[in-house]
Amino acid sequence: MVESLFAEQDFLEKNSGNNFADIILPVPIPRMFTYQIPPLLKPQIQIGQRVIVQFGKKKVLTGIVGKVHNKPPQAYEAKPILDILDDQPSVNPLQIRFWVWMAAYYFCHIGEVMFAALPSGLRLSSESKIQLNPNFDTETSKYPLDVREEKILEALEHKPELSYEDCEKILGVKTIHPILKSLVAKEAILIFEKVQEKYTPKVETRIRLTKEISESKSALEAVFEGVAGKPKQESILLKFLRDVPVFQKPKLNEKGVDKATLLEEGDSESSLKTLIKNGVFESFKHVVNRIDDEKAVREAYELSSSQATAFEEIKTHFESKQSVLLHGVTGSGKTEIYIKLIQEVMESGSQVLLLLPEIALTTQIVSRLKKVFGSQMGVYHSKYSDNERVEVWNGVLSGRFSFVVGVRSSIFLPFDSLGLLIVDEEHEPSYKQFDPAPRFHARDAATMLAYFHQARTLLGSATPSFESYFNATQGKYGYVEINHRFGDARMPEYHLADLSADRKKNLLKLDSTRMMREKIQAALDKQQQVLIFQNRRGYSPYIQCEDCGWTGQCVQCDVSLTYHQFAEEMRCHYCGYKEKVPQSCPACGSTQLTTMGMGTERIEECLSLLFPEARMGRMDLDTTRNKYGYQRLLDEFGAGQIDILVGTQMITKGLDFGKVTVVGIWDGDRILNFPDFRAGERAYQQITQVAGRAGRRDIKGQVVIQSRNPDNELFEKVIRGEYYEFFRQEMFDRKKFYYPPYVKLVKITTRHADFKVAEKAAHALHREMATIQAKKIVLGPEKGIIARIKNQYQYESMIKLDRGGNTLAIFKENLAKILEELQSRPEFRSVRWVVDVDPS
DNA sequence: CCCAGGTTCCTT
DNA sequence: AGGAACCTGGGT
Repeated sequence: MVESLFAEQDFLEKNSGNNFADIILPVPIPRMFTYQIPPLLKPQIQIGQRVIVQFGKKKVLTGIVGKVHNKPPQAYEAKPILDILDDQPSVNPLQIRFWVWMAAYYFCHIGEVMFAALPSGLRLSSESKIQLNPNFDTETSKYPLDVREEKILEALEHKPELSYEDCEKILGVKTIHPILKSLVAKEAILIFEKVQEKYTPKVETRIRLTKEISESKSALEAVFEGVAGKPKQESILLKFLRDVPVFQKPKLNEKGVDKATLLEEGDSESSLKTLIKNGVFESFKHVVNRIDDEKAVREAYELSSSQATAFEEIKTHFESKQSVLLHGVTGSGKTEIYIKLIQEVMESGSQVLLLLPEIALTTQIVSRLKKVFGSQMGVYHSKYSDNERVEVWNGVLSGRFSFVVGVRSSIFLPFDSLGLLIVDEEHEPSYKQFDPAPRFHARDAATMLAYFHQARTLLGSATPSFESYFNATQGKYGYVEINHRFGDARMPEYHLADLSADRKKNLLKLDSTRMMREKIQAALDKQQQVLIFQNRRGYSPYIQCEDCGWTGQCVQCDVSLTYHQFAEEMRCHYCGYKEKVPQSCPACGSTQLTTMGMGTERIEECLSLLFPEARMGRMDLDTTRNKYGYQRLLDEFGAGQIDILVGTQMITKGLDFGKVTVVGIWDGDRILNFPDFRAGERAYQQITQVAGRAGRRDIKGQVVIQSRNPDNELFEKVIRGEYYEFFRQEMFDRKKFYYPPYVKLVKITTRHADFKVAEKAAHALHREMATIQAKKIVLGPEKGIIARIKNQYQYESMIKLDRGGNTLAIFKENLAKILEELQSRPEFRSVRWVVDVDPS
C-alpha cells in the first residue's frame, strides 16, 4: 500500500552538521536536487521550509527542503541554497511523506505534486528582466547600435524594466536573446532576475481623529467652527462621530473607521483629504483578513433517532476500522451527523477536513457549517484567489483553522494532526483529477492521508461508488446505512415517459412527452418549482447541413463543434476553439442548416415556448463561469424568482429547496449510453441524485424520465431503490470481464502530432510491456475515443492488473524503465506518454 | 554569408 | 517546464 516511505531519521527537526539538502522543485523531472547548505543557513534549515535556489544557468526557483544529509553528490558540484524563505516550515514532514506517496502511486514526479499542492501564492519563480545600464550613454558609446537595438533602448526610456516577452512584442520577433546578448556586450543594458513574492496581505486604509483633536473637547469644537459653511466636511465629521463617540470610547477612535465605509454615501474624497491636511483626521494602514471572521452560533439540535443510531454506529466502527462508509438516502440528513462528529473530534484537539465536490461548495451546506463553526472553519475553494488560498494555508499552519471544508486540492493543506477526514458525495467522479498530473483521486488520497495521520475516514453518499461499497461488503470498511429521509419525507414517485410511443401517437411537442408537460404544468399551477436535468450544455450538439450532411468540425480535435445559440458560435468542448456559425454550408452552399440534438440552452428555449408564463433559468458551465454566477442563480431560485431551472450535473448538488416538486430527466438514454464499464453505476447514481432533489417533508416529489427504452432494467432498479441488487448484478459482470474493483486499471495514452509516429510508439510500448512479469492483461492500443485533441493524435492502452500483492508496484517500476528507454529512441523523442492510475 | 526558426539537451 | 546552445534551410 505505502509505496515509498522516508526513513524516520530524515525527519529530524533541526539540522546538525549536515552539509547538503535535497530540494523538491516544481519541475517535471523525476528526482529531487541536491544543493549545498551554506554555513550561515545551516543552524536554521528544516525540512519543509521554502528555499530559493538557482536552477539552470540563471533561473531562480522556490523549492521545498525534502531531505537533509551529508552525502556530497558524486557527479557534480552542488550549488548553494541562496536563501531560506520561512522561519517555520510551510510544509510539514507528514505532507512530504504524502507527496512522495502520491508521486509513486499516481506515477508522476514529486515536483508535479508540489506544483499542485502549493498555492501559487507560495511559489515564486524568477523572471529575467532587462534594464538600462546606468553607465551607458548613447553619445559616448564606442559601439554602433542597429535599428532593433535602438528600439529596445527607446522602450527602456519609458519603462524602467522589460521582460523577454515585452521585448518580443516590441520587435515582433521570437528570438530576441541574441539581440539582448549583443546589447549586454555593448554595455547598454543589464539582465537581472526578478523574484516576486506573490502573496500580498490585504490592507485597508482606516481613518481616525488625530491625537490633538481626540483628547480635547475644545479642539473638536474649534474644528466644528472651522467647518461651518462647509457642508461636505461637516457631514463627514458628523458621520464619523456618530460611529465613534470619541470621548466616551477613545479606544474606538484608535481602531479607526474603514475609509471606504466612511465615504460610502457619496461623500467626496477631497473633503476628507482637506480634513486630513488640516490635522483633524489621520489615515493609517491596517492589515485585514480576507476571510471574514464569523461568530459561531451554537445552535442546539437533536439528531433524529435514525441519525443518532448512525452516529453511534460510526463511532463503534471507528474503534476497529480506519474507514467507514455512510450510505444514507438523499435527504437523510448526513450533514447533522458530520457536524456532531466534527465537534467531537475538534474538542479532542484534532483537526478535521471535510471534502466536498466543487459545485456543492457554493451551496447552503457551507453557510450552514459556518454558522456552527464560525471562525474556526476555513473554506478552500477553487474560485478563491491566490491570496485567499494562501490565507487558508497559513490559517491551517498557525492553528487559526482546525477545521477545513474544501475541494479536492484541500488534501494538500498543511495539517499536522488530522483526526477525521470526511469525503461527502464520495462517489462523485469529479474527485478524480484528469489533467494535469498528479492524476489523483481525492477520496483515495484522503484515505492514505488519514493513514499517515492515524486518523479516521468517513465516506458519505446516497449512492456509494462500487469500489467503496465493495470494500464495505468485504469488511474492509465499516458500513452504516440510513434508510429514512429526515423528518420522514417520502421518497419521490417515478414516471417513465416513453419518447417513441409519444412520437408515434404524435404527442411529442418540442421533444417533450405528454407526461413531462403535464407534470410541469401541475407544478406551475401550484406555484411549485421544477428542475430539468440534461447532461449536455450548449444549444445543441451540432449543426448539420440538410442537403449534404456537413457538420462543423474542430480544426484541432476530431470532434464536431457544439452550437451555442446565445453567442451564435460553434465551440469545441475539448480545446475551447470557437468559430462563427456560417451563413451557408461550407461544403455545398446550401442554406438549409439545422440543429441536431439538445443541450441545456435549447431545452430552456423549448420550455419557454411550451410554458410562456413560467420564469426560466439555466445553470451550466456557461452561466456559472464567473465567481458569483452560480450563487446568483441559487439565490434567485431559492427566492422563488425562477419557476423552471434547466441544468447539467450542477443542479444535482446541494439544491435543497422545499418548493421543488418535479424533476425532469430530459434524455434518460443519454445517461445510459456511456462508453465505459462504469456506465451502469454512473447512470444509477445520476438518476438517483437528480431525483433526490424532488419533494421534501410534506410534498411527495415527482420524477419524470424521458426515454426511448423505458423498459431498461436499470430504470426499474433505480425506481425501486434496489441498490444492492443492482450492485450484485454489476459486480458479476465486473468480475467476469476483469474490471475494478476486481482488478487495478492503468491507462496509458500515447500522444504525438504525427499520427503515424503515435501509432508506432503505442505499438512499441505494447511490445515492451509484454515483457513485464506481472499478472496482467494488456488491451489496445486503440485510437482514442477522440482520435485527436489539440492537434495531438492519441492512442490508448488499458492495463488490467491483479489486485493482489505488489503487482501494481512491480508493473509501475518496469513501466518507468520502459518509458525511459522508449523516450531515448530518437524517433520517439517528442512522443508524450501520459499514465493514469485508477482512471475514471 | 546571415538570420529566423526549429530541435535537442540539460538542469543539482 | 524552460532556457540556451546547436542545427538547418532559405534568402541574399
